[in-house]
Amino acid sequence: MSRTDTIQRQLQRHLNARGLKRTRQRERILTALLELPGHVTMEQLARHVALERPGIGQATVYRTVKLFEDAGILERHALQGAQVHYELVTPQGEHHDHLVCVTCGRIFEFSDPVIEARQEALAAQHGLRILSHSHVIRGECAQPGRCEDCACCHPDEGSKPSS
Amino acid sequence: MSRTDTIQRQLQRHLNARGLKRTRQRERILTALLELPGHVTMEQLARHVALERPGIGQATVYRTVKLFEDAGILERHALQGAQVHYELVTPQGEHHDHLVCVTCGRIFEFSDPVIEARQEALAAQHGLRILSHSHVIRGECAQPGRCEDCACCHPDEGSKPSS
DNA sequence: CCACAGATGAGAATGATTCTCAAAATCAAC
DNA sequence: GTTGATTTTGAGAATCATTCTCATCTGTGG
Repeated sequence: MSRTDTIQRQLQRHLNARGLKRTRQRERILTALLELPGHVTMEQLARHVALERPGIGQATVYRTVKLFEDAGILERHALQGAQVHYELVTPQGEHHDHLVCVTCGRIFEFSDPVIEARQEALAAQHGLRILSHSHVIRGECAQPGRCEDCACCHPDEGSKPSS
Repeated sequence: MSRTDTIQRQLQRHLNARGLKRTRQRERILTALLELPGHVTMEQLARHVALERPGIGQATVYRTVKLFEDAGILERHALQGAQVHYELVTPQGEHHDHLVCVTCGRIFEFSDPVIEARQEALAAQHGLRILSHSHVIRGECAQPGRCEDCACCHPDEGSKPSS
């Protein structure tokens, strides 16, 4: 079963369970999320949505994003200062955290069983059951110039792609 | 040397280094932070500041908080959704992360060398040098009713203190 | 005491998000 | 396919935290 199918099915389950409706706007916003790569901001999402259906209002995008979060198909990450990023969950439901380069904005994902285990232990020590967590590591290139492709190491190559 | 002295000295160093001034407002805001316990929100801080000096404007509190962050004596944490918390750094400069009970709002601090070490390794794998990180674990009481003091386990005790 | 850079307060401006409400769309039942 | 109850939508207003503007005031070094 494809990623799209899995997500569609999970959304439908959520809608059915609450008597909510499957609308053109929600379809379009989900399609936009599937079309866009990994992490998107509200602004990027709204812009992409508008390519096909310019009529969809701001409020609807916000409402729908929240609906998708409730349905468990979208995750919200506070990676940078005020910037909130959204990301469709993987069909397997695996969790991952983020490593962000503050200079060029690249985002890496990581998933570390050692850290996950320590988190569980720490929560248990305080009598809590974990509901969610966010773990963001911010850094900068350790050896500027060494990277193959990032903007902070190669500031001049933006205008002249591989000439 | 006391915590207060250490922080005062570090602030003074920052002010001197940039030709900035030691004003009554800044003194008052620092005092308020020293008087308040661990984690405060902007709102709590502004309210406490106003107890002594009602004339201090909102903008000044924001500007001063930012100044203190620059000076390295105050840390900002995005613990809950939109709520930002501030906390004076410890004189020893040790880092810690947070465990939050989403039901009653209690905040626990933790510091785990195993997690710290894994973070370093992960950043290195991606060619980054860590500048900062935020790690927040959100949970709820695993055994409601067992806690001694928290609001979510003892919802009825708020109005009648130990009668 | 002076002068000048820096700081302040009040309120306006901003930016992201949420709310309001009348009109439109969905969907199950007929 | 029509109906009707219910949910959703779009537009703009409202909200909230934060930042900006600018005239005025203050701290500091001379």
